[in-house]
Amino acid sequence: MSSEELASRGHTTAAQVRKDLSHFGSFGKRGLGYSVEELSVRLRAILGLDRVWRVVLVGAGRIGRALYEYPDFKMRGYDCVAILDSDPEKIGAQWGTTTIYSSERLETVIDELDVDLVILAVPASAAQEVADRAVQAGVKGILNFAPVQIKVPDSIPVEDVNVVMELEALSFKITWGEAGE
Amino acid sequence: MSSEELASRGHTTAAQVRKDLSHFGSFGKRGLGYSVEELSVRLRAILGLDRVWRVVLVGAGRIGRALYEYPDFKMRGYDCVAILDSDPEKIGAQWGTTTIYSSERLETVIDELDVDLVILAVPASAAQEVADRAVQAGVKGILNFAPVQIKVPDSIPVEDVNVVMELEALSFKITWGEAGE
DNA sequence: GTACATTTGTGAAGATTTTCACAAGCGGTG
DNA sequence: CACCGCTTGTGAAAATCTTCACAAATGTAC
Repeated sequence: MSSEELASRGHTTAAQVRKDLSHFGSFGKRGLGYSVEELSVRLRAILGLDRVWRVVLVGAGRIGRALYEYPDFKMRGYDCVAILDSDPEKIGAQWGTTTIYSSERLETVIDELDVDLVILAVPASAAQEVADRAVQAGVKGILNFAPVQIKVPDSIPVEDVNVVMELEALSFKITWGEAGE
Repeated sequence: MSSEELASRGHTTAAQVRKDLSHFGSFGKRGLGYSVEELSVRLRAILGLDRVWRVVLVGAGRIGRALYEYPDFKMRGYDCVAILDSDPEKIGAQWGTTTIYSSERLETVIDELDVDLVILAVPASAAQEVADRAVQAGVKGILNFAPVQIKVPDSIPVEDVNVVMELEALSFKITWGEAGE
């Protein structure tokens, strides 16, 4: 597949595709393009997806549930090794084969189950505290669904998912006419 | 509040804050900084949030439900005027005060209820078709939860929410050490 | 084996974004 | 009212990102 075709599928340009890929090595063959199979393997390695990532889900509300049920989640190599919640009503409940434990166990779970990532699906008011404890316990990254900017050491990457912000970005683009993606 | 403080809260620099804001006008007072109250009003206007946006939710699965229940959604001025699904089992069911209708009604709903935005919470396989129909029916923007790149005319803005991609971004940053947010 | 139609990888050019740095403006103080 | 400490708004400089354009490489045709 040529950089031209990759570009058209990915909303970008051929030159951009080539520059980006060349940054990680020289995967293409001149005159032919890129082997999709090889690209897939190489990109997986680059993205760090050639392994299983151990995840703990904090917050067993609707967002947590939707995520837990999301089939791609497991399929893409993310293994939810524990679910925690602070609500005594929810503790002890089962989702599939996974039991919900008390959030108090956060440190124990991260340490004993060798957790890599924490998914924060808790209310905004609880997010910072959980994040602090998770970082302290040695977690390597955080996916934050809480609508607050959490503060962590620079060495810990955080990704934010904030649907309202996405809607606001849409509203902005519609209001001021400049479309595009 | 000074640009310095705004910057530290927003993970950016003071100069950046000033440049960005100055792009839309001159909101600050020299020697004093920015009035939080005024900034809030002005930014709302800039983002197009000083109105209600009428939204139709397509896909009454777990993601749709989580979104529908998300309190900030209504509070920030997004009004879900209809819920659609293609599953006959779900059609007719009620979520709160809203009834789920057949996806076949998409065009009618968009037209008659004067819908601005479509939220695509359908499986990947259905996303493109729903998007096409929504655009045809005159929708102004799309929030896409389906894990595919949908194609729409350049004039229609699309925002994608893809949790697996966020996790992959985390994996990448952890694997290659360069943290930051 | 040579000519040919492709397509990569990449320096150089061009465009955009970010940072710097400072004149101009603001309110307070004596 | 003149001075002072602070902070904005903004051109100019620096840094970064994107596009251009082309030599080098690859397979195919004859």
